[in-house]
Amino acid sequence: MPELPEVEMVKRTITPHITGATVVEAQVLWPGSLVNMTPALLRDRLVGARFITAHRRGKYLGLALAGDAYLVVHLRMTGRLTARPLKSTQERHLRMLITMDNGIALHFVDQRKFGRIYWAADRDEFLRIAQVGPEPLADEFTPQALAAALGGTKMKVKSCLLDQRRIAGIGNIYADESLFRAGIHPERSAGSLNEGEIFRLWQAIRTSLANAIEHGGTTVRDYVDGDGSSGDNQRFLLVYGRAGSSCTNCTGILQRIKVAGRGTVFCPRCQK
DNA sequence: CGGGCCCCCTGGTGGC
DNA sequence: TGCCACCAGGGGGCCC
Repeated sequence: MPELPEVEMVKRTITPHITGATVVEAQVLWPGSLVNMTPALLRDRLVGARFITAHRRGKYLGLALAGDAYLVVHLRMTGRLTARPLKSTQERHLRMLITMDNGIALHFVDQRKFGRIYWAADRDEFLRIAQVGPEPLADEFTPQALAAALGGTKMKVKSCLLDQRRIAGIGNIYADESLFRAGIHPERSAGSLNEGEIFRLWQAIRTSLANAIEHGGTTVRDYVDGDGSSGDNQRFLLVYGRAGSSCTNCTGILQRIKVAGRGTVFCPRCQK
């Protein structure tokens, strides 16, 4: 599942392939991926347009075009965005194909069709589409900012972490990883966390996300970066996908429960 | 306000 | 071997 680290990796790896390239053709094979336009409209707007760079906001990717427009992509569950030479054989689950004058094509592949593509006329519209809470890896994201995001609510802390309007970019994997690192039970009420716990959670979120980026993202199943390479971070996960295995911190066994409708793995001994 | 559920959707898995 | 219920979950919507 592409979360902040994976989308960041896609951004970084795709940028050198698109920067300065002009679109030659834009085909949409599954119109349901498009939110606010038709395949014909997308083609009209993209053909002849030039990519400048790529931005990330939360789990949203914004491909900036000359003239201030953005092609906005959300990978949701199984989306992949890669920049590779045109393939002769038709890729399975290919939903959109953008060919460029540098001989490279952007391939949007999305098995389960949850991914979404938007058009934003300018930067403000991009930010309106990608309207999410503070970026957890930004300098402005202080322990106080986390306290503000979690304070004054009786929501379970895991639900809070998954709420994109409170904090941007955290999904099921990094919510579980962060709560384990901080030693906080996922069902604790967010508003009940004390200052020390908030600080530990703040550190844990930053560490979990930064480590994941260093390891090229987490590939559980579908995720690959813009070059088509899998990530390595799944080898370093402490709890996600490890239910029934022993805790890395004590002798206990990791347990699996449902929180906010999501599979949740935690250590009953380390996370009170 | 917050929890729970459904929907979108496909492929892998496990039971029978 | 086949069939089928069930599960995975990002995000939005709805109900209670």
